[in-house]
This record gives sequence, C-alpha cells and structure tokens, in this order.
Amino acid sequence: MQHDTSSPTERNRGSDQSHDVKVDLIAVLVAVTDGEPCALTIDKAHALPSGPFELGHRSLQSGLRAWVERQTGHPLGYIEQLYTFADRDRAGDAQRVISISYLGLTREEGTEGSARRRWRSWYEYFPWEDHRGGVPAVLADILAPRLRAWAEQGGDAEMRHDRWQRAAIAFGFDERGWNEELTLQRYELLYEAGLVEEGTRGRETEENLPGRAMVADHRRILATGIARLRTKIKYRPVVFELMPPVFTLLQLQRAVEALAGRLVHKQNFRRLIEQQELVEETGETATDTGGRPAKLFRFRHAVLAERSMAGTKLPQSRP
Amino acid sequence: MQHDTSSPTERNRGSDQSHDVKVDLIAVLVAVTDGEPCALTIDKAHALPSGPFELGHRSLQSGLRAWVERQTGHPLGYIEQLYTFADRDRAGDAQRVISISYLGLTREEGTEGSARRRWRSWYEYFPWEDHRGGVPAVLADILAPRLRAWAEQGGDAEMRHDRWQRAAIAFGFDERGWNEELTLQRYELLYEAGLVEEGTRGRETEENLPGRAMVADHRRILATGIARLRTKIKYRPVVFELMPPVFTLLQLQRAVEALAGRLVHKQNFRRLIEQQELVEETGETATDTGGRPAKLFRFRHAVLAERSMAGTKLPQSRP
DNA sequence: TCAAAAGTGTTATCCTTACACCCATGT
DNA sequence: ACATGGGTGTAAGGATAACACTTTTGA
Repeated sequence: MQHDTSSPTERNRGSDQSHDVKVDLIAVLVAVTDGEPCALTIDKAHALPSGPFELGHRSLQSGLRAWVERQTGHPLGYIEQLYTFADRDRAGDAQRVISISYLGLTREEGTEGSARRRWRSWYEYFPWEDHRGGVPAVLADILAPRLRAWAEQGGDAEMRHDRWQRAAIAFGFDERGWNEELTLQRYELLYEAGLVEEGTRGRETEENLPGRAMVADHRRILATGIARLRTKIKYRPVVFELMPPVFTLLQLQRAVEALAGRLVHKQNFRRLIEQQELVEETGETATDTGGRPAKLFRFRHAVLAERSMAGTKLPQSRP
Repeated sequence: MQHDTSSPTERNRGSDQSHDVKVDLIAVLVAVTDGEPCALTIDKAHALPSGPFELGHRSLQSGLRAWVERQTGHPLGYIEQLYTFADRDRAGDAQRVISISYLGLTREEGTEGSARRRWRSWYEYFPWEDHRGGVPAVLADILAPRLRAWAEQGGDAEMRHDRWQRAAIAFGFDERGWNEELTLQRYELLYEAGLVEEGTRGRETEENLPGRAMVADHRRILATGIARLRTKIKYRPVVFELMPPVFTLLQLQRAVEALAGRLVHKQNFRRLIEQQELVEETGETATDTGGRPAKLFRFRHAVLAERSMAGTKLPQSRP
C-alpha cells in the first residue's frame, strides 16, 4: 500500500508487491443453554477457538464450517463472516497476523467432551451488558464514575464534553436509555479509556473493572460477535438456529432475551412471532414447565426461502 | 484448518501451522455526480482499485485511507470494511490470494487527473438495479425468461421450484415487488445460473446479459458494496459524505434515489430529514434550480455524535 | 389454595403513507 | 400563462406498546 502511489495494479495476483503474512481464523461460536448466551472458549486462559488458515478448502466458509464441526462434534447451523483484524500489535507480538473472524450459531449438544473447551456465558466477560434483571449496579457504581473521571482528564473543554457525551450515549447515562446493540462501541470506549486490562498493557494498572479479560484482542472480537447477533435477530430469523427442534414460546423468548440482554414484552413477543408465521404447532405440549402446559412449536423452514429478509423483531422492553 | 482437529491453539501467532498467503486490499469507492451513483474504476478493463497489503500502517483502516487519499487526491469521508474474499479460483489463478474489501465514500472532486482512473455509473455493471425510471425493461424481457429457463433445467420438481422461487424473491417477479437491498443476492443468482460472463468461464457462452463484466470477481465485490450502502443509508446518516458542503433538499433526495435505485416520496422524504434534525438551513438559497429558489442546507455534524445510531430512513417508493 | 406460566382480548399512541393544495421563480 | 420545483397541512391505516384478564397445571 505504502509505495504504490501512482499505479494501482488492475491485476496484481502474485505480484511482487504483495507481502506474505500469516492468516488465521477465529470463531465466535454461540449457543444458548438454560437461558444463558454462551460462547465456546478454550482453556482457562479464555481464548476463542482459532486455527491457521488452510488452503485446501474451496471457500473460507466451508473450511471454517468443517473445522468447527470437527471441533464441536455436531453441525453448525449458521455462519457469517464478522470482521478481518489486521492492526499492528494486536497480540503484542512482532509478527503480523491477519485474523478473519466468524460468527457461528449452534446448539451445544454433546460438546462436553474436552475439558479444554468450555461454553461460558458471555456476560462473564461483559457483565454490564446484561440488563435482564434491570440496569446492572456496576453501571452506575463503577463504570459511570470511572468514565466521568476519564472524560474530565481530557485536554480542553471540547474534548472533555465529547468524551462524556460518547460515554453517555454508549452506556445510556443522563436519561438516554440503554441500547443493547452498542456492545462493541462500549467495549472500545472502555478500551480507549484504559479501563479494561487489554487497554492498559504496560501502563499503570488501576484496579480492574468487573468482567474477565481474554487473550489478545479476543474480547473485542467477542464483542463484535455479540453486537452483530443483537442487531441480526431483529430482522432475520436466526434465533431458531440456537433452539432445539421443538420448543415453547417462552423458551424462544428466553433465548431472545438472553442474546439481547434485556427482557421483552411477553404478549407482544408472541404476537409478533405468530403473526409472522415463523413457527407452527407440533400438536404436542410440554408439561414440565412449572405451570400450565405449553404448546410446542417448531420453526417453519419454509419461511427461510420465502422471507430471507423477514425477521424476528423485538418489541419494546418491559420493566 | 485441515489437520488441526484435536487442539485449536489458544495462541498460534507465528505458529508453524499458519500458511503464508498473499493479501491485498480492494476498494469500492463511491461518489454521486449529477444524480448518478459512481464507482471509481481502473483502466478500460473495468477493475476496482486495489493494492498490496502493506505492513507499515498501524491499522488496516488507516492504511487504506492513506492510500486512497493519495490515489484520489482528496480526503475520504467514510470507510467501512466490506468482506474478506478468499475462495479458491477467485481470479482463475493458481495463486491463493486473500482480498480485504472496503467501502469508501467521497465527493469526486479534482479526480479527473489520470485517464486510467474513471468514475463510472454502477448501473453500467448492473442495469437491472436502476428502478428510478420504473421497472427496467430488461427485467421482464431478458432476465425473467432466462431465469425461468434455468429454473426449468433443475433436476427434480423441488429443485425447479426452489430455483424459481429464489429468482422470484430476488428480482420481485410474480407480484412480489422489488427490494433494492438484494443486489448481492441477485448477482450471485445470475452467477449461479451461468448468466453473467464471470460465471461461464470455459462453458458455452450464451449471448450475454446487458451489464458490463469486470475483472476477476470485482463485480461481485461492487455488488457487495452497493448492497451494503443501500441498507446503510436507511439507518445511518452516511449520504452526507457524498454531498457537497451545502445542498438543497432535492439534491439530497436525488443522491439517495441514485444509491437506492428507486424514487422516494418527496414530501415524506423532506419531513423525515427535517424532523430528524439532520440538516440546518444556511440562510442562502439556490436560484439555479429551474423553479422556485431552494433553501440551502448543510449537514448538522452535531448529530454524528448524538445520533451515531440514527439514520436516514427511506419512505416508500413513489410511482 | 396458591404460585407459575400459558393464553386471549382490547385500547391508546405513534409512525408511515398518501393525497391535496399553495408558493415562488424563469421562460 | 405555464412549467418546474419548493414547501405546508392533514387525514387514513397499520404497527407497536401497554394493560387487564382468564385458563391450566403442579405443589
């Protein structure tokens, strides 16, 4: 890029100007278990599964899919490319690595095999993202004052104002209200403010925020995946990839709430789902739900073709 | 990926398992001139600007930005990563290349410099995507029958039905209505059906569809950029990156219509823009508009911070 | 009987859409 | 005068949000 100022080459496949770099794949694999949104992690060190980019497969997608299915032992429902990371010093390493990250949705069955792999609730890494039980105390008690302090360290008045405004928008301070889709912006703001471990490498380490760090920039990648999934469930029927073949409407609602990190209005949720004809009754009922038996539903695969655009809109939050 | 079945490495930076590959960057640079949505192309061969990935820059984004600004001679307003392509045989070449593609928005000024670079309307490559003058004749006259024929070549009844259904949804046949966001799906369907030059490499070449081909898979990348931009203008105020500093509301509307490929309802468009407080009056008027002088507006940069989420929603089409 | 969850019905509100109409300028 | 584009108002329809209430099971 640097020196090629005058003549971008129309076809530079195999050109001498290209530099060879290492490429690997990183997967954000998501499942929902017992109402918790989980990501597959490796080891106690808290890393996302990753592997070297292999040249064998016809496409990136198929290679990733094959690898993941071998890892987890069962098929991946949905795959989507997230982002390609190539910033210098990503891993605090001299070697330049490009990582192509993917989001994969699955059902977490028969995966307990290895002790090295574990499904962990993603709220272990982002405790401020879970608003299902109301606004988490950590927001007002810890994040807000720290971000306020950071804002006030800014150079001039404009910078200080700008910092606080960004923080307030991202975290919903000053009566602004929470927007669950801003997961990545929030993480990047905390990083910029030096409030997460990954952002304070070498610098003075304040006592850390709640929320576990991950290896290298994996927490940022996980945040990217969460944000993408939270926007996606609103206009594409992808939740079903995380559900068992049959389920009750409440189970479906709990899964959506787990992903979105907020509660939704029951009746309106049900109406939305049913009027969009996303599901059909199986005729069976589930009696083990603690109350009145619930009708069981299955996803109508027909809509995948017909409404490849349609989606699972979320109704407004309930208090 | 292939062999690493049992132990995804937690940190494999510089691991022996990583393979070195060529990496380059490809940019979809967009500007709107005289009501036409344009992409920057290289040479008569119809390629997107591309260059080798350089290791010098701190981030991919900044590297791309610097390179593009040197190319075009003026600043790039907005940059966004599109997709990373790494399928085998992308360029009909034995060498494996990974291309990281970007979408960039600019204003096309002072760019006429080199004859090798040219802004071309993207509808030269996708004539079926322009519905501003009504449904293009090419849809019913050429695309529909060809896709019908392709569908009927399918193996069994289910496959034939599925093919036609996908085509009908993508192109809005059978009373379904046009959805301008499906640009990429449409191109990929035509590719799959062997109806575009790029998809018929080596096979029998039918007389080609209208719409110019591009080098390698660049037309697919352009389609990716168009689709992304068409969805983006509906919820983020990115159109302004393509506008001059001051503009009339009709100019703004024409730019949106150029990108979306369809007309929008004038009054509702204006109300949307104004009630979202995206613009403010400059106090001046433009008298060279052919009718009553129009108020001039400028973008309210304040909303960029305040409503990083807000956007330019499109009202329904007008006949 | 009570708790818990499944379901049904109805109303108020907002946003989108669509239509109708008037204003100011150049030719 | 008329064509062109600028600009305002308002009513109809649909989707969303919010609330109240009934039903069916297990403990």
